[in-house]
Amino acid sequence: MRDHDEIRFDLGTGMPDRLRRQFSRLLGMTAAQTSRVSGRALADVGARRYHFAVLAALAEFGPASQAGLSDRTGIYRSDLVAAINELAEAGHVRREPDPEDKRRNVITMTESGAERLDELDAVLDRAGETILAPFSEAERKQLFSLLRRLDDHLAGGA
Amino acid sequence: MRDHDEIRFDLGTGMPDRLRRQFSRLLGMTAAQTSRVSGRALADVGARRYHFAVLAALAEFGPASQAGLSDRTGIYRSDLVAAINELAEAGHVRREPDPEDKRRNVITMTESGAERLDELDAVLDRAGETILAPFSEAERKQLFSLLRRLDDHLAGGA
DNA sequence: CGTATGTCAGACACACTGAAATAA
DNA sequence: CTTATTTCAGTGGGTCTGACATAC
Repeated sequence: MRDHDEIRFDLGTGMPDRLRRQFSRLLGMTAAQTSRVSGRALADVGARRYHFAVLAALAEFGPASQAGLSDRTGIYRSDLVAAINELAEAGHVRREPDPEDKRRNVITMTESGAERLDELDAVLDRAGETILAPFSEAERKQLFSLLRRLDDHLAGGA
Repeated sequence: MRDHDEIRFDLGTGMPDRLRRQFSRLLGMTAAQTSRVSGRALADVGARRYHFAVLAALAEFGPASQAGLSDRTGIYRSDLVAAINELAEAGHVRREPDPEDKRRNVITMTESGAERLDELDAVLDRAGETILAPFSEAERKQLFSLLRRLDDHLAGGA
């Protein structure tokens, strides 16, 4: 087997039992692989996850401060700075000082940003289909529901 | 809300729909939180995931080369170097040149390493119980089974 | 005054790549 | 000559912390 082989993820039967039983490891590995698939799909069009999250929030809730975007996307305020820099440089959002509160910026999505969001949405949908290919509708719902519950449990301060 | 609040993960009702529907995001967030819980539990005893994986592989399969450990744990060979450095410095493993193949090192778990593995196993079990607290046995099995299938699907080169 | 905002400048674990030296 | 092993030196996105100036 070559180094950096395509199928290096298939540990197959050689994986230690203690590792196979570890829930956090299983979840972590599937998440890493899932994130690799969708992350590369985004990278192929020059985007990152943060871009999609910010654009989605702006599309749904309209212009917002960076703190507001942080609350809605879960992205740290410090990390939003770079994400918005990138989106603004590409013309997908505008960053303007808020006249009503001079600490704030108002972030507004542009036409180009709306188109970009549609593009990224399509890219992620296609990636999601690839990822979930082996599952039926019922199974997808089940998986979603279980993960959502887990997420709520942990987000609620577990 | 203070900066770096404890419950900053609870986006609640303010999260954009497009984000909530994204499977890879849901999986990514739950994995991040799960990994945070178990990662901090490990950090509290001065360990990392890689340590546990290496020790588990050594316990189950006996002494091995670093390449062998890489195959069994999925850890890159380049990353194993540091992990084994750390384990060796703590006395949990020994790294010795293989007399039969002078390219290789033979990594052997020590007594202290076996104890360390038990410790980390207990730590991770406790963390796992916290994480999966809201789920019944049947639900845990279901979640495991779905994730395992997803993992197999993606590991198989999706 | 204390608190909120945006920004910078890092840290961290983990995943990943490329190349070198050595030995098979 | 080609392949395998170890190691080093990086990159990368994502998560996270701390501090700062500014403004409320």
